Amino acid sequence: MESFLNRPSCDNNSRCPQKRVKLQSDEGMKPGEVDEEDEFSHPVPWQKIESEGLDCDYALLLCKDEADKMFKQLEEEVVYSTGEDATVQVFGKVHSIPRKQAAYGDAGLTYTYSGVTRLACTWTPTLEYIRDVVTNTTGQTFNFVLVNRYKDGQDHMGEHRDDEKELDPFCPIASVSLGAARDLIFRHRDARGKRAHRQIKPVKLELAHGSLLLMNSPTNTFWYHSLPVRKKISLPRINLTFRRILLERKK
DNA sequence: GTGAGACCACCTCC
DNA sequence: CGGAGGTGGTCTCA
Repeated sequence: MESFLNRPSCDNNSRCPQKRVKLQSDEGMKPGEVDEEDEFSHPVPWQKIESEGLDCDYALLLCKDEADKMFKQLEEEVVYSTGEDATVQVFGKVHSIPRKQAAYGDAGLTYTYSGVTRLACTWTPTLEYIRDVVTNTTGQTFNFVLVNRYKDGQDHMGEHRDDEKELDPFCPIASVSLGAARDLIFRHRDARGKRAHRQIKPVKLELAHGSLLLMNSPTNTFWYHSLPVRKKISLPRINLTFRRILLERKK
């Protein structure tokens, strides 16, 4: 198991809020330049996570104080799907999804989850704010965010790829984590199950409060990821996955 | 039209 | 407790 465990929260936290300085992937800023509008973000080094066909970047995007604030605001703003919208059909059986889920994005956007297409709600102020921080940090724009709330370690997400056709294949998916730290497991498609014809180590990553994980192309072509049950965890986690959805659907 | 393979879930077993 | 394997209906795509 290839493991990329977080260091404890950065020791800059006591100085928060502070100015953010240029990061490698920033556009429109010169090295060392301070972004006056993002006074809560702080400069942390990107951690490159690579394997065969896997390409991710990980960083702490928000200091603890701001991550706490974002978590609290999202708890007040986000309205999660209920009833039939909160079920999924797998192997012919209907289940409630083992977490809460909501979709926000530009007007009229739809997304498809396990065969069901739904309309995105319009952005909330906090989701817009975080979206803009991610854009300022990565140079990528997003028109959609999927919100997943895991109430405790019992809530989880099974192994899957984010390979829907409506996603812009070259735009990374930006995953922001708030609340309880949880493990994310990547597994190569050719190394899964009993008939695995290749032996490729899974990649394990702990997603910290306030962190940002960028999943770059072609990660989602070759690697599945899951958020497994962790019975010792009793606190909630909110995950935001920002995406770019193509306006014209392919046929 | 049509067959293979995938499957964001659960359970049981070790 | 955690990870692997089986599931057996429906959909998608070649």
